[in-house]
Amino acid sequence: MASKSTRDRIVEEADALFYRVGFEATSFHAIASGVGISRGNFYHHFKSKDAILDAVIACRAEATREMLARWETEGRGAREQLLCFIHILVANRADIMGHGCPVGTLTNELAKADHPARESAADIFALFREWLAQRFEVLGAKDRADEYALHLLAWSQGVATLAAAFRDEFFIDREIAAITAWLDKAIGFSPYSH
Amino acid sequence: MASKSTRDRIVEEADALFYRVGFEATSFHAIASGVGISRGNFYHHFKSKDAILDAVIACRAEATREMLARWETEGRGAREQLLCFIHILVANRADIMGHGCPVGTLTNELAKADHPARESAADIFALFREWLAQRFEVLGAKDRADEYALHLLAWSQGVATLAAAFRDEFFIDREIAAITAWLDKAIGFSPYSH
DNA sequence: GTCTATAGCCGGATAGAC
DNA sequence: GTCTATCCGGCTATAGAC
Repeated sequence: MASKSTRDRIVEEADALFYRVGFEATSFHAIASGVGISRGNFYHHFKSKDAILDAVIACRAEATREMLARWETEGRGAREQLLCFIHILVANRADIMGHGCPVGTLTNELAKADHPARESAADIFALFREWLAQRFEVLGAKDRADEYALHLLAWSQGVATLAAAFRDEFFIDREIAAITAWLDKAIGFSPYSH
Repeated sequence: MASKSTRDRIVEEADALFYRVGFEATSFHAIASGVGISRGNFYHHFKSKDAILDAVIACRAEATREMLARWETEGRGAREQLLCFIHILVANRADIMGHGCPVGTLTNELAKADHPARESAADIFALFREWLAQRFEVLGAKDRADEYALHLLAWSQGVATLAAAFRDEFFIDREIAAITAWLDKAIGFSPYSH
C-alpha cells in the first residue's frame, strides 16, 4: 500500500483539528506542524482555507456513507442497524464529552459565521436522516419514518451537547437505555416476540 | 429611569453578537460600532475581551434566574411551570433556527477553545437542570427528578440543533407536542383528571 | 469618560528559489 | 513538490491628548 499523499495528510490533520478546536480557531501553522510541512507548501495543494474545509466536509460525507453502508451489512435487520447508530454515542463517548458531535458543532459554527459551506455541512445530517428513515420504513412505520428519523437525530444531538457540558458519562448510558426503549416501542418490538 | 450606562450597553451588544456570530468571531470593532463608541474606550470599562465574556455570562446567568423566578409566579402549578420552559423553543423559534441555543452554542465554542470561562457557561445549564428537577420533585418524581430534568434539557437542545441545521419550524412544532406528551406521561398527568 | 493614534502580534495568502 | 521570505490586513491592547 502506497503511503498517504501530502494532500490526504493535510485533510486528515485539518479534520481532526476542526473537530477538536474548531474551524476558525485552527491556523495554518497548527495544521502544518501537525503534518510536518511548511505553511507555504499549503497553497500547492489548496488555494485557500475554505478549500480545505470543503475537502474535509467531502471527506466526512464519504466516511459517513461508508459507515452507513457498513452498518447495513453488519446489522442483521433494520432494528439492529438502528442500534448501530445509537451505539456511536457509546463508542465515541470520550470524544463527545470533550468536543461534542463533529457534525453538530461544525454546522453550528458555520451557521454563526454565515459561511458558504454551512449547507454542505448540514447535508451530513441529511445523510443520517435519510438512512434512518429508510430503516423505519422497512420496519413498517412508513407514514412516520421521517418523523422518527428526525426525532432520533435530535435526541442523540441533545445527549452529545449535554454530555459535553456536564462531562457526565453515566448520563449517556441512561439516555442510551431510554432511546432503545423508545425505539422498540415505536417499531412495536417486543423482547418476548423473537 | 436613568439611561443605561456605557458599560451595560457594551455587555448588551456583546451578548447579542456572541450569540449571533460567536465569541471568537466577534471583534471589538463590531461591538464598538454597535454601541456607538470608539475601540479605545473599551479598556476603560473592561481590561480584556475575556473580561467582557465574563460579564456577558454573569448577565445571562442573572437573566436566567429572573426568568425561572418569573415562571414560578406565572405558572399555576409545577406542570404549567415546566410548560413555560418548553415554550421557549416556540417563543424564540426564529433565533433558534438562525443561531441555535445561546447556552448550548457558547458552551460548545468555549469547550473547543479550552477557555477558562467554559465552566461558568455550563453553569447556566446547571441552573435550568436544578430548577427543572425541583418541579419534577414537586410532582412526585423524587427518585427520578434529576434524570427527568436532564432528559428534558437534552431533548430541547437536540431540537434546537436540528432546527438550526434544517431550518425547519414544522419540526419544532412536532417535537414540542412529543415533549409535552412525554412530560404528561412521566408525571402521570391525565387530560381527563382536572 | 471618551477620543485618536499606534504598537505588536498573528492570521491567511503570495512570490520565487531550489 | 517543498521550502524561505515576505506582504497585507485585522485583531487585541496600550498610550496619551482632550
